[in-house]
Amino acid sequence: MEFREAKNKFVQTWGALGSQWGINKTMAQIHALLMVSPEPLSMEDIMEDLQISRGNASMNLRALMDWGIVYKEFKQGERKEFFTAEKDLDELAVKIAQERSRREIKPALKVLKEVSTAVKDDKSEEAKHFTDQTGKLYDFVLKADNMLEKATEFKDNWLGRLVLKIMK
Amino acid sequence: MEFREAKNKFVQTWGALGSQWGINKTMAQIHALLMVSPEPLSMEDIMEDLQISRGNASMNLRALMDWGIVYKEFKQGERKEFFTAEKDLDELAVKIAQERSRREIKPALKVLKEVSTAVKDDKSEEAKHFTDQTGKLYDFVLKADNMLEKATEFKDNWLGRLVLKIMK
DNA sequence: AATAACTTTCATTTATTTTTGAAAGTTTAA
DNA sequence: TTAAACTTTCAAAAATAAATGAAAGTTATT
Repeated sequence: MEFREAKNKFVQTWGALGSQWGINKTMAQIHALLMVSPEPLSMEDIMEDLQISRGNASMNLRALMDWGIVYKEFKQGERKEFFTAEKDLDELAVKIAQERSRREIKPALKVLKEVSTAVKDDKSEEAKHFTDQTGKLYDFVLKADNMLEKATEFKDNWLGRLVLKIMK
Repeated sequence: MEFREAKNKFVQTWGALGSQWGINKTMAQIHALLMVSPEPLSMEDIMEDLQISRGNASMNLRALMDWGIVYKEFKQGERKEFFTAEKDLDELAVKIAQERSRREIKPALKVLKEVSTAVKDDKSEEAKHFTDQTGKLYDFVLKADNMLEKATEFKDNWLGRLVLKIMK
């Protein structure tokens, strides 16, 4: 396969995967492009490679920087901005986990806690089951969220490395 | 808060969360509704509660059953079908992990393997970096996918329980 | 302080996804 | 076998999300 073709396939696939996970296609594609680019790219470069408008490129680059997985760079003597992706995959995973937790899981937990403790004087079977089930869900999501947090420190400690080795 | 209100808030929140994760809103709402319902619900019940059309209900219930997290039930003497959700949260997590792996991660791995080994005689810096980076990505995703698989067995083995205890 | 080089914003357009509802399909019962 | 009770399908409509591009905004240069 030719390089151009392989790269294109990768970018397309990453974009499609992104949409399945609730990330907009262009955002995922820009990220893919930057991941495999050895040099920082300008907005112009990205627009041309992906055939997208300036506004689209600008907004999605901004979003990627908000996620903390793409950085601005300046080249000396150049006026325009260049962009690079976080290429360390462990670091990338940590950043994504942190952001998803902050943006989505934490707010969900808040609601779960609220609804699981809010229904007080309804003695019906329905209400009892509701309180019970949402309570369990709260505990479960909280535990999962904590594990995610812990997992980000995991690889740095000896026990983690040991477990990974055993599970291999 | 009144039961009706709390339940509604839960269903709405679960639906919104779903869309952020690439799951359609109605599907997530139906699931939420069934999760907190002590009794199986008919399609009619669901349509009425969520104010959705018959077609919509039918298609999303089918999808939920394809994911293996909602089951059909028959009540004796009743002609119509009833539905219940998997209420064991560990079981639910396992099912979701398995399905996402099968539908999304496995195909992505296939492409990653393909593109990371496809570019042969291009000696450019760009091509080298591409092959290197996609190769690393393949390894990383493969490892993550394996860990997900392992995690589903995790709670059943002594080492897993020990680690969870320590990490708590 | 005017101009050039570049980036961001946002109202409008376009594309994608979801929902509807009526027709077709299926199963049970009389 | 016919009809009633129910479910599924799918073309069309509606809702939502994403992309465009030109104007407004910034920052550096002369």
